[in-house]
Amino acid sequence: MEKYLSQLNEAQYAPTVQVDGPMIIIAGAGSGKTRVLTYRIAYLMSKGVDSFNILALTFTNKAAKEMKGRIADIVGDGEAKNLWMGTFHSVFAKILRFEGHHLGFPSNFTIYDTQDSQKLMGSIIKEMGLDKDIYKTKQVYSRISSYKNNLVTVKAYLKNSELIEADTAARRPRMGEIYKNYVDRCFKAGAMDFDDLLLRTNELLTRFPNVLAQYQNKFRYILVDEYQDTNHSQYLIVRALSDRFQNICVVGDDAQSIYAFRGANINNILNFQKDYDDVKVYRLEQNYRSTKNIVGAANSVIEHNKTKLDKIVWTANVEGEKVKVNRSLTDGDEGRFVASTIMQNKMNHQMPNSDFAVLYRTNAQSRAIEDALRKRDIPYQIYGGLSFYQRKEIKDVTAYLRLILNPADEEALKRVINYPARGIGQTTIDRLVVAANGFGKTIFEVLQHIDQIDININKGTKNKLRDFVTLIESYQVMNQTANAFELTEHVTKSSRLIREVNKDGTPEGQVRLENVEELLNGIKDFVEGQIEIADVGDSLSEFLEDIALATDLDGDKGDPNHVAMMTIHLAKGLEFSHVFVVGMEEDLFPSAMSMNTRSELEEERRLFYVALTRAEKQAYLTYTLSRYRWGKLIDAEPSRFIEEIDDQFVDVITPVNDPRQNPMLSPDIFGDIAPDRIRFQKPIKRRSESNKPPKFVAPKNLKRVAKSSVPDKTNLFDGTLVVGNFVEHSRFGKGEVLNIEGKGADVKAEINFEVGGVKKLLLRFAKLDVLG
DNA sequence: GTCCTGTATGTTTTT
DNA sequence: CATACAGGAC
Repeated sequence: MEKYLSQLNEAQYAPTVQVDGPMIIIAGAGSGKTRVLTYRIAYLMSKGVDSFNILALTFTNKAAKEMKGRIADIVGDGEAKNLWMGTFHSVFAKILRFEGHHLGFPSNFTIYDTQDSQKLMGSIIKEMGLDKDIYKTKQVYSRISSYKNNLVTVKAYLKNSELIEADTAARRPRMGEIYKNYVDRCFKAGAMDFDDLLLRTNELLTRFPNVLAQYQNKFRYILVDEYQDTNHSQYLIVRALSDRFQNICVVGDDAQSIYAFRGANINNILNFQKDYDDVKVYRLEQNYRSTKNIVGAANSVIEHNKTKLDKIVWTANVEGEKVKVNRSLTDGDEGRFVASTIMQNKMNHQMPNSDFAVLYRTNAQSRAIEDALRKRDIPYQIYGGLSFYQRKEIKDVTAYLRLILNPADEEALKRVINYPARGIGQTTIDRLVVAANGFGKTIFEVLQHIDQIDININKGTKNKLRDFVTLIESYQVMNQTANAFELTEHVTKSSRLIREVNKDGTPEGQVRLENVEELLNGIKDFVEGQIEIADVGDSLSEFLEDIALATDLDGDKGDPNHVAMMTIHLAKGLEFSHVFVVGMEEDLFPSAMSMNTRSELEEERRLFYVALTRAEKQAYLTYTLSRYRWGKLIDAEPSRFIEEIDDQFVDVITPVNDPRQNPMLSPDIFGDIAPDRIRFQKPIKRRSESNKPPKFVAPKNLKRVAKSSVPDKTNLFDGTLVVGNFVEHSRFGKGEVLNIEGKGADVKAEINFEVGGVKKLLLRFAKLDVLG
């Protein structure tokens, strides 16, 4: 332990070794907070704290897994695996599986993803005969989501005249009814949405003091990472659990709070000191990640925000290059600038692809960048966006599995009752829903008793419905004995789903078929992994939970040498040598939807701060004069955030062959802009000379740092498997890696095995030994 | 009940 | 520009 502690600087050391009591660590970007958290947990254990008594809540499951791995390196595998670590959602989903029966939920409750929730919301709006242009599904969903995140239950809503008035004013007087119906339907379906996982946990802890006491007693030491992004619901859970022992350590950076749109409340971190007695406050202000220019630029930007904690981030790193600002004519040119700049850096400085990241405000921006990188043969990976498990064919398969496990699951049932087509149409489904609501039964129960019920459905259709019930029931029987893989394989074949997916024989159909096969491989590996862990519960339900709560950065193991592309939100916590922030334009960043209030704008600015501070050595900001949006070319003007950076940290560069000056040299005609032909230009004109931020000055009392102190690196793209590797798989034996593709949780390898030939495996689950 | 085609409608950000 | 959904033809 000593050897690890000696790696810390003074500011990091103090919170690491404080065992008891409430504490908050205000950790600036790149200040080594992950290291502090990791070592602190190891330190607690070295001081005799039982690993079973520690709860650590992280922002992604990936972060939890990594931290656990590092702790295991220090204290050993056996101890580390007893730690409770994960996201709020995954940790409390687990607890609700044990305790949900108190609230009337089965242990195998379904987790509805956003899509499921919105579909249910849509059908409720339709059933109620409401105008779908006023009650827009998405808006209704996000409204109800925010009620839940603020612990406004249906009951509380109906008593809250302020909310009711607001909704009425928005021409939606029946929100309360929708809310109630939605909650009832979820309950009846044995389903919880993402927000329920937190809301129901609160309900559990409030209504059942003995359960609360049990978990207070269990989690004597609680650590919360990214505390600035907790919402009210999460805040209350943490408060409740830590109330008895008050051993609560929260870590965060108010300047990096970027999730207000999903309910995060920055006041949680700003007011932490008021919530507990004798709170120790620690500050990590030395940045180990970035150059002076980047830190200075980021600081000068965040100065424009009014709401913030007192903190001065500084660095002892080199001056480095200034932040470079580039203007392009169109988004296509912007992409080409990114691609050629990457190319240039690779050639001049022998940099690997993985040193670069392209960050953007919206997922839609990825297309133009992608095209440019592909043209230059630069390997890239897009993170986020539509994930594997959200694809239609995959959701269809998992809907069957959900229904087998939980026949009450309404959304799963509606998804598969007529897929593959069995002659059960919308009219029939509507009648079934009406009947189910009328009888207070689930749709599946209505189906099971279709003969005894007076329902306006003709004989032929009833037969089809009976066949469907028989089919599902036969699967349920099989589930008693078969494992999840055998079951799923049987389901996809016998339901004719696998045939349906590729019936048109198109390349797209082929891809869908391959996706289903990959899912099967994934389940197989998951099942085998479970067997090794021994006597864990039901493999099927565990698999489904894993899928439901997977995040796009989880389980990344792909070929690491690629340029990373993702939204800024997804990039939080990551770092890259060179970072491009593209689309630095008004209405895009800051987003047009977020400029109505000061606090929205400040969140956008924090987002920009996050983007800048991802860079270690070089940040590029790019904007265009016009950009395709909704298929139309629209004019754009540079983002106000560019001007907000203090001049001394910025270089404005623009290609010599700017098409506006020489249309004949348009990159559209001659390909890429020659990367070496750039020159410095006058800075872009300032919109206002007033309101300049104060200059960034590093504090004089720089503390001496132990020389062993090195930046705390978290490289998520540090995969082990590359093309050409030889591997061994528990089932298929030895094989050679032919290709690695996909992103985030979906990274898969194409491997040519001795047994069974070429297979695609999801690396998230595949159990592979690398032979070399 | 199913399938196809046209049009309307929308883009922040995600567990 | 994509996708989603409604409405019409079979």
